[in-house]
Amino acid sequence: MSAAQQVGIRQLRYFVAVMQHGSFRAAADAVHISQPPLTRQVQQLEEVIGVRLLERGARGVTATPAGQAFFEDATNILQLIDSAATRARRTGMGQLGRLDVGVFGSTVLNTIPRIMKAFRELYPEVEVVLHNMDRETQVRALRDRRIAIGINRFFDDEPGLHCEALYSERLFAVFPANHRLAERHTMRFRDLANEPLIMYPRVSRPTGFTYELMKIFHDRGINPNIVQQVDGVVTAVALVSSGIGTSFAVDSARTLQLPGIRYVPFDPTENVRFELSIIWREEDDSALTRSFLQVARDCDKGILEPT
Amino acid sequence: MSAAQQVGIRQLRYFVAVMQHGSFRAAADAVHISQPPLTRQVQQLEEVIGVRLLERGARGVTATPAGQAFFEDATNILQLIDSAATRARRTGMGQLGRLDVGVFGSTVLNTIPRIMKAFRELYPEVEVVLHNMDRETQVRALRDRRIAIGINRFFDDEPGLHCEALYSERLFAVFPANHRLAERHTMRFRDLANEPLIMYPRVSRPTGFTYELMKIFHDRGINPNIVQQVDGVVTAVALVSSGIGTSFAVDSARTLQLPGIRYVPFDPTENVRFELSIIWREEDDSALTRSFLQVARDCDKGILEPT
DNA sequence: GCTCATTGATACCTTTTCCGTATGGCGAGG
DNA sequence: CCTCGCCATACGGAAAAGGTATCAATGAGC
Repeated sequence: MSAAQQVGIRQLRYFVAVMQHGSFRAAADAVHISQPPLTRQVQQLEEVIGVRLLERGARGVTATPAGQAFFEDATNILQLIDSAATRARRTGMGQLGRLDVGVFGSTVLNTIPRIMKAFRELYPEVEVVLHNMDRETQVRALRDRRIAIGINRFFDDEPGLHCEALYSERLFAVFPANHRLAERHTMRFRDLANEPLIMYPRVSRPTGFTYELMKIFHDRGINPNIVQQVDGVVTAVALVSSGIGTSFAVDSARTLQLPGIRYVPFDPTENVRFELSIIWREEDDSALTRSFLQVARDCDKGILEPT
Repeated sequence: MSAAQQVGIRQLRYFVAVMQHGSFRAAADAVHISQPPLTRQVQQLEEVIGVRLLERGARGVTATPAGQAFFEDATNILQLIDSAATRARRTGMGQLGRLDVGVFGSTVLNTIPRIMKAFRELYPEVEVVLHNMDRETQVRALRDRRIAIGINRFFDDEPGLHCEALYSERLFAVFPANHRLAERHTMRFRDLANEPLIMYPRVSRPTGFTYELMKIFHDRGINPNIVQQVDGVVTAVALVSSGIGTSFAVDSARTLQLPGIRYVPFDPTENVRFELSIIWREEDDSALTRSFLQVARDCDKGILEPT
């Protein structure tokens, strides 16, 4: 039978009071009870622990070595209980804790840093952990509760999960600086019919950035000339920079500035926009998740068409 | 009115039991009471703290984020109460105390035994318990009061903790006996530019022995040829002994004598020294801790440059 | 050295808290 | 739709904690 099963917090508080005031009587006043019950509680504490903690004298009490040792621990424990309660309270209010967020691709270049910055200012004591994972992994991780938030493009409707578009972005063509189209002000897809194209990410399932782009070309009766597939926007832009071909990027990816790179927007009449969405569990009513969603919404409220 | 005045230990124990068993019913059996009182105790706990800790479902309970946070603290507190009682008991008996010390790596080879010996002569009745733990674990354990003293290299400034350098040591290169440099009297880092090197401990964070050594090489424009990373000085020296390559050791690690091992000091003009530091809680006014610190200081006072 | 004031311990009763049995409500699974 | 399992509520009894009165012990002051 461990001692924790019999030691009570009142006993700890009373003992600490006696130590701090040097006498039972003064301690009794301090904790607002009369002196006899206080005496009994300390006696019981000593009995449970099995060692004498105080030496009683006519002019007050003095601590035994055991009492001194126990006093240090007891004050510490009382403090810990207090701070544990505070921590739990603050965690419940979403001011404290840890939030796991799944991110992917070009979102880490611009959107995520902006949201992170805004969130940290409001909730500096919340640890936000970013996990790079693709869309399917994000959905699975949400279901498994390994993450609370996912940020990506093109979420299908998923049962049990709630999805919301944060904002939509224009599409840009990415050219090497010496390309004949690099100085154009707007692009049309037709212009790229015979250009060597670099696509990403590697197509696996019929979803994603590559798939959406392919559909756009096919809708317009164009058979795109794909010369290279890479795994992400960074690699793609790097290849463009070395002159291998042309690629695509959304607005927020333009943060990426490599030498000899030109971003040319598509003509608005082409009517292609890519939405960035945020996804979370419907039944997740954690204050942290809600706060993060709100910050993400507010953060991108004004961001519509940066040039 | 602080929470510690209303939270009871029974409530903590009951809550922990519910968390561990995943349901009120199972927990009620575990703590040998019936289910209704257990329900009420947890309700009262939630009321006092002011935050919902558990989500009740038809198939058991799940923790809210606040509940998860509080669970960690609660288990810790219960353990502390237990160990506080034990400590007081043992302090009351002849063992006038117990001192937990966190140590790491090569300190156990020479420094620690020397301090232990000196301390035991002065305080034979004190039980000194050594815990092998790395630097971050030491800092956490100090905060949690699971240890009172930490001994390690390269402590950063930590709030609430006080750190003091015990002494600094020279660095040695460790060669197999048949190595062409093994009979040199002093080394320079340049001499090791192309040697196969064995480093330790495995680099995880940008601190520690490996990191410091790498910095020294890079400062001198040398790209070290690391052929192997191991977890400690003992393994490293063992590998040197088997002829795989060259490694490093501080002065006190030379206690380690394996067959076919040569220690060659670095030239003083290289100006590399490694400090061994001792760390403790600032507000720790326990006589035991103070005594140990004093012994550690005195013990290494004369030890400056053993050859 | 005696008295007296002060402190902690004991006895006894009251109040509060806590536990147990019985029962109700609610959601999951057949 | 019904049953089963789980949690919540209600109420009576047991146990623990607190209050008042009083005693024993010890040191201060005369």
